[in-house]
Amino acid sequence: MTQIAQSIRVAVDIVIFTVQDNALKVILIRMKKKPFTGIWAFPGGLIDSEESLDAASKRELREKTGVRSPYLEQLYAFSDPKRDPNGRVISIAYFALINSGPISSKGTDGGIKLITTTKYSDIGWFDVLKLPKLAYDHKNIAKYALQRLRWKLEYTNIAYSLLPSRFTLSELRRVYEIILDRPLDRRNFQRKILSLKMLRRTPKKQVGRHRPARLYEFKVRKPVIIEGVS
Amino acid sequence: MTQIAQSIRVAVDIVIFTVQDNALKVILIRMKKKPFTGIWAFPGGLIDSEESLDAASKRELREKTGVRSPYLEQLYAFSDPKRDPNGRVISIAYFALINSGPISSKGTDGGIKLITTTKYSDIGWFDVLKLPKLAYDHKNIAKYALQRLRWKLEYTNIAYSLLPSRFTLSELRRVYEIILDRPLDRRNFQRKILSLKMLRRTPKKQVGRHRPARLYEFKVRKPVIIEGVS
DNA sequence: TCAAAAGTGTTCTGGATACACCCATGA
DNA sequence: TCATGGGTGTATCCAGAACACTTTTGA
Repeated sequence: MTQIAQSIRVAVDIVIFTVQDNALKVILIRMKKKPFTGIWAFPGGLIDSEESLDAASKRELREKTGVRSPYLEQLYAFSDPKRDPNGRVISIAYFALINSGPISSKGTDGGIKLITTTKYSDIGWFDVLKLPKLAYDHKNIAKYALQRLRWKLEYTNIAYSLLPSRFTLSELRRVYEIILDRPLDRRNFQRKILSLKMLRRTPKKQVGRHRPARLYEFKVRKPVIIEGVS
Repeated sequence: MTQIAQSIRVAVDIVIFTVQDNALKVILIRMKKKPFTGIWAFPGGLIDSEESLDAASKRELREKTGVRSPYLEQLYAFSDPKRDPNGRVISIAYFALINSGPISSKGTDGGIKLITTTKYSDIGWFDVLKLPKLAYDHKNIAKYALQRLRWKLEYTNIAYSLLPSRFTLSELRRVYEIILDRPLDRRNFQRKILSLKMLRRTPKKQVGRHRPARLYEFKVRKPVIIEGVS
């Protein structure tokens, strides 16, 4: 291995997903730095010398949202030498899932307060299906992240990280429908999800306008790969 | 983003798979550098300043095997600050698939000549199920690579890169059995693989000791994700 | 003529899909 | 009493798994 120091910097970029106002949303920041002034991008930054990539992305997430224990997963390393006009930067993309409060509440930020820094001129939630023009190769990252999220949803229990501790099956199904962007049959979804044995019925019932729905909770609130998904 | 130069170096490590002598094998090199003198590791090295990770791993593969157009895929970025005792190095793992010649030939290197460099004391093929002690976090890489390969085999056509242009269904099935490490029913495998419509019958037949088998070829010899795999 | 592998079925089962009926609640 | 969503059940279809019989070759 060559001993000459490489002049390569390493960064992480995070696609922070949440389900809010009947849409799948991500956090974008508005850049100040040229040549992307005014353009939106995923939050990110260089990693510290003694920090792993996981730690760096966790830190980045905490700085922007205050959330400390999200679902977090490495996506892909983007490394085109020309991807950053300001020098050689390799970016490792991550995606995170956070629960931003009531699922179909209107016009709420769901308790998550986004934190602006002086490095950016703005920060906000954007519908993944209606993203603005993005800086760098972040359009690729978005595509990749959505693909991975949809894929993971089918064969893991990661949905727990988008929901409060207790929820109805309709709320859970709604999360699936929003992420997969297609309707799911209520009855078939219920049978399928319950057959996976990853939910526990609680004695409680929803309070609401119609017939009260039973509340469920995840047996395990950490990533588990579902067995027996063909 | 901090403008202070990070003292982080970036490397790629490649898990080069082939099917040979009825086993799934990978290339390992024997290290000279302390503290891993004499220990085996996956081939790899620092990337050049103006080189993408894909290009770096392709170069590494070419240097070790002479192979120029393998199947190549990024696996994961390993970034524990303590993973390399000689300094901060982030390694992006790749896996490659190459065809090393006749599938069940005995004691052959299948036409692929492994190239030793002065940086290493030895190079060779190892059965993935019987790996020696590995340097760094390469045991993790091995586990990850095998998992990804098995996964990909089920829902893509990547098997083409392990086979010659024409092959019998038995040879193809053998490749699947070796990689998945379990027997597959001959008749069910045949029906399944033909239903995917990714193979083309050729008029040719195998020469051999028993009833001649029909030879098939892949319609497309580049990565394709198989539709309709549930 | 016989061993070995190739070619071509059939049956069974479980999961996915499509769809129907009745129940509990608030307005 | 009625609109709205909740709870539960049934018929159908298809893919996957288990398994059998016949054919073609070389020795």
